Amino acid sequence: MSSIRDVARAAGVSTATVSHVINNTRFVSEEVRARVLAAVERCGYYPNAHARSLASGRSHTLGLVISDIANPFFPELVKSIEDAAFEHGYDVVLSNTNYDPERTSRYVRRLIERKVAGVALMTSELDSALISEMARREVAVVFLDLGRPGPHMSNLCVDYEAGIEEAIRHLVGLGHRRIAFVGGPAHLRSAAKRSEAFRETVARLLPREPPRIFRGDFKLEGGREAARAWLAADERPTAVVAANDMMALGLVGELRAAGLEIPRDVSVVGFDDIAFASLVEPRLTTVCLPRQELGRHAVGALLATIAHPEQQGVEIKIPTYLVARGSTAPARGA
Amino acid sequence: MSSIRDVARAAGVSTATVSHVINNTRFVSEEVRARVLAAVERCGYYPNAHARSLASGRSHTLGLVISDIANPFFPELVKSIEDAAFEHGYDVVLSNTNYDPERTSRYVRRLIERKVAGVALMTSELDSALISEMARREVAVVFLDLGRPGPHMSNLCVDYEAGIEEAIRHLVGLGHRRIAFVGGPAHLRSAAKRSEAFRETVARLLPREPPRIFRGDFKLEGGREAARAWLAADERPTAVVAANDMMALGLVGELRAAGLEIPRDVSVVGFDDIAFASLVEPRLTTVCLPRQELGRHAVGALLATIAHPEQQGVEIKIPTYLVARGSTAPARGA
DNA sequence: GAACTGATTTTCATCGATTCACGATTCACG
DNA sequence: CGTGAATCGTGAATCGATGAAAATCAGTTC
Repeated sequence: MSSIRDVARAAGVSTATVSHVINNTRFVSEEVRARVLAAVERCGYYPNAHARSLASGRSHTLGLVISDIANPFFPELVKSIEDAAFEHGYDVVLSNTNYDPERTSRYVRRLIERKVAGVALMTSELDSALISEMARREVAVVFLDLGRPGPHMSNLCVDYEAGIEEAIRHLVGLGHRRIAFVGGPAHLRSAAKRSEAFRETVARLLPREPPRIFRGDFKLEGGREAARAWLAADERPTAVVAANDMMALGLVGELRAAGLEIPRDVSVVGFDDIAFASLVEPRLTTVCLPRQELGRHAVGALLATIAHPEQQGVEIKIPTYLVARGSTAPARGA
Repeated sequence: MSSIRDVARAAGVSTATVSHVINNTRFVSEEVRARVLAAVERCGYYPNAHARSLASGRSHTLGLVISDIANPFFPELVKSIEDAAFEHGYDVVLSNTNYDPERTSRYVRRLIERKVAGVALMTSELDSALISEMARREVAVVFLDLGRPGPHMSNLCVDYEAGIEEAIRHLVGLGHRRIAFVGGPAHLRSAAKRSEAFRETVARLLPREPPRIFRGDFKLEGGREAARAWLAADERPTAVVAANDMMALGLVGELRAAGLEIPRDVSVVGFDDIAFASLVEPRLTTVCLPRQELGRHAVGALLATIAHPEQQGVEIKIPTYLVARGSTAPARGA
């Protein structure tokens, strides 16, 4: 395949000039520029990205590390990140960790070897050794719900509290008092934050009510289990908030299978607002965690620290808000 | 950051020896090897992937081009490709075309510049110029449902006929005779193939029945529209096969909204078997297009032509099969 | 002790760009 | 018409690895 040298020879100029024409990195006279471009065309020349990155030290690649692309939360996030990256001329290397810390660190290592300009770490399978390794290499990093920002490192901080408070106020407004929560796996930071937000808000808004919490797994089955626990309870809650939509859907399915009607018998609120939340019957009332915004800010933060490495990383608050649909209704007898 | 030269100096050997130790590409005495590894550790050395690819001409990267990661068909495909690639030490650059041919060709160009070892083109926004460009560059390519295999190019050919025939036989077995089809956008190759398979199979199995075909868009709305068309029909079909699950779900939703019961009043069969097909009520009977298999074979074909570029690409048939669930039942009065 | 062997290791050209320091032209202006 | 500055190009070092060919060395053999 033809290299920059071939093009230079064909155009009768030096490789430096060809480089400048291609990258617009210095003024080149109209005449020479035209000759070079013609030669590029004639040779079918494609610059070699590896040679380019090696020489310039820059790579125009971002790493995107997520836990599981098959989890309906992620595709839209990936899409928005990919979109923003494409717009700015960056390619995205996708790393799917399958929730495996070992695999995560192998991936991060590879991304470093690749000299990616930045990494979006949208997962929590991270140990601190890995993080300090990235710090040492001065890779731009953006985390999701993890630690404080630092040099080269920004953090997206989802405002779980706001959405959950909105959800609870919504239910209280509908006359609900006995409100339960289906939490996620304890080792996931985002699950812990959601649970904490629920606990705190109920304590504040309904001080006489005890916290009613079911332990879940962020999957359909966790919701089903919670439904069975609900059915077995002495004093059944009249409303349930699930820490994510998958569990909310599992819950709804199992309750209906038991002959109950949603929202007549129980009101259900989910979290995330995955695509299918609005497609099932009844359409799920849920707290939206805006993925496009997440993605846009993630790329924005990366590009900012790539452009100004000396500046401190930032903390970006991502709002969440309630989307009221058909799975919530006034409490019976209220 | 430390380079191979620093490591060599630290270990008191040449760079070649370091390289050989790291890549296991030639015998190195135990003593020297240990010294090198210690130096690698001490320097915190990470090989530079660009320098490596430039020197060796190999890149250990695959490009994955898909239409829309937010379309529920793709995440599982991406996941299986990513899995297989990871296992073989390859990274995946994700290219989401948003069904835009212009964007597709820019992406493919970038992948070529990156000197990716292979590209999986799981989309149909491709013009022949692009394909011949890839052929000229001798990139390994695997297509989905596109053209014949050739040098460096393999093709995954989904056996739509088998699954659709199975679906129709299933319905006929349940006593259905008036069976309709909701097709996809005419410009998509895979949509055309599904429609053709339906038409052909009905003509063969139910020669007296006219083909009943609704035009759809592969999205929920297309299914809803088909439902309205169904409601308006003189002689309503007793069963509907949709070209994909999204339309099947839209159809079911709209029919139920109109007061009909599925499968009592109409049997519905989808296609693809996306995750939500088995999560909705009634659980959707559908033709499964096995994504894991697709992904595994895609990577397999790429690695094979990377390893043996002189061999002709292959054509791989991907089976499809019916998964009978709750959305189909005996025809009324049958 | 010279010549030969086999086992290891080193030297150095190379991959294909970028970019710096410098050289050649051109131009404005007093 | 000479001069300094601005403009436009070039040559060559450089990035960090790989890998073919040459070099080194210890141990045999004659």
